[in-house]
Amino acid sequence: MSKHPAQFTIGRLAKAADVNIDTVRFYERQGLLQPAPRTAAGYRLYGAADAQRLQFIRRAKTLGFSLEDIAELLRLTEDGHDRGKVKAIAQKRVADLESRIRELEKMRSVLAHHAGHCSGHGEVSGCPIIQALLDEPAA
Amino acid sequence: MSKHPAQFTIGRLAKAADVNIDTVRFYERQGLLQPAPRTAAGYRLYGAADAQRLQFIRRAKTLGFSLEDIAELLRLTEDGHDRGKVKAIAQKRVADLESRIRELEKMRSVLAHHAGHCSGHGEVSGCPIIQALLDEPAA
DNA sequence: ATTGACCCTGGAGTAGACTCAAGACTTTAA
DNA sequence: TTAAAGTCTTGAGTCTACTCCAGGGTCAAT
Repeated sequence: MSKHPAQFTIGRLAKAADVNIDTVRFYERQGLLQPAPRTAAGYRLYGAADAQRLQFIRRAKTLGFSLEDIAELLRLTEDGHDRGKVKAIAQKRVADLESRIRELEKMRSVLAHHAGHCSGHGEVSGCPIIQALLDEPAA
Repeated sequence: MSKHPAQFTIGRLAKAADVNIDTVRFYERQGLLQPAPRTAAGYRLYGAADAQRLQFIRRAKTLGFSLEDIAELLRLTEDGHDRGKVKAIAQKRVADLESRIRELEKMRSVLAHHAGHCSGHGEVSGCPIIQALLDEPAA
C-alpha cells in the first residue's frame, strides 16, 4: 500500500525531518520523543507516528516554543487533557512574543535615530552614535 | 574640585555602574576594559574614564549589541577611525533587529491566529493549536 | 591585635539546545 | 568476503554572558 516502509531507523527519521541524528537522540533523552523499540542489535525503530511527533516539535520550535513548553504540549496531547491548558500555554507564548517585540522595537528606534544623525564621514569623536553611548543617561 | 575620588577600586566601579564585580573582571578578560593599573598590593585602580567606558558598555547592551560588537565599537572610538565603520555596525544591528522583529511578528500572528480559533474547552484532540502543529506543512 | 570589609586568582557552574568524538558493533552492497 | 555506511553508548564540547566559589592576602577601624 504505502511506498514508505512501516518502520525505519534513526537515520531515516532524522533525514525525513531534516534534523541532526544526534538531535533525535537528544530529544529522546529529554523526553520529547518516547524511547523507541529496538531491533535485536539495539537499533532504534521508528514509525509514522514518530515522524509526525518530530515534525510537531519542529513546527512548535518555529513558533518560538522552548523544548520545555513543547514537552508540556506533547504531554497534553496524550493524556486526554482539556484544551484550556494548551490555549493558556499558547497565549502566554503570544504575550512573551509581544513583549520581546516591543523591546526590540524600542532598541531599533533608538539606534536608527542615532544612526540617522551620523554622517558616516569624519573622525569618530563627535559621532552621534558614539556620543549617545557615552553621554546618555543609563537606560 | 571634584567631590569624587580620582581613583577607586573595583568594588566602587562596579557599584557605580550597577554591575557585578565579577562582571568587571570578566570584561577585562574579554578585552572590553583595559587592564587597570594596580596598587602595590595588586588592587585594580580605576578612574572616571573607566566608569564612562563601563557605562558605554551597559548602554550598548541595552541596544542589543553583543559584547563582540561592543568591543569593536570601543576599538573604533580609540584609534581615530572613521565614522563609516561605526555607522555600518549600527546599521547592521538595525537590520538584524528588524529581521528578528519580523520573525517574531510572524510567529506571533500565526500563533495568535491558532489560539483565536481554540475555544479553550473540551478535549485536546481537535484543538486547532495542536492540529496546526500536527498537520501544517513544515515552516 | 583583631575583626570585618575588601580585594586577588584560578577554575567551575549556569542556561538552552544541541553537536561532536571515540571506540565498538551491525547491516548492506559490491 | 570485505569495505562502507549506519548505529550504539558515554561523555565532552559549543555558544554567550556572566556568576560563584575557595582559599588566600590587604586595609581601615576599634
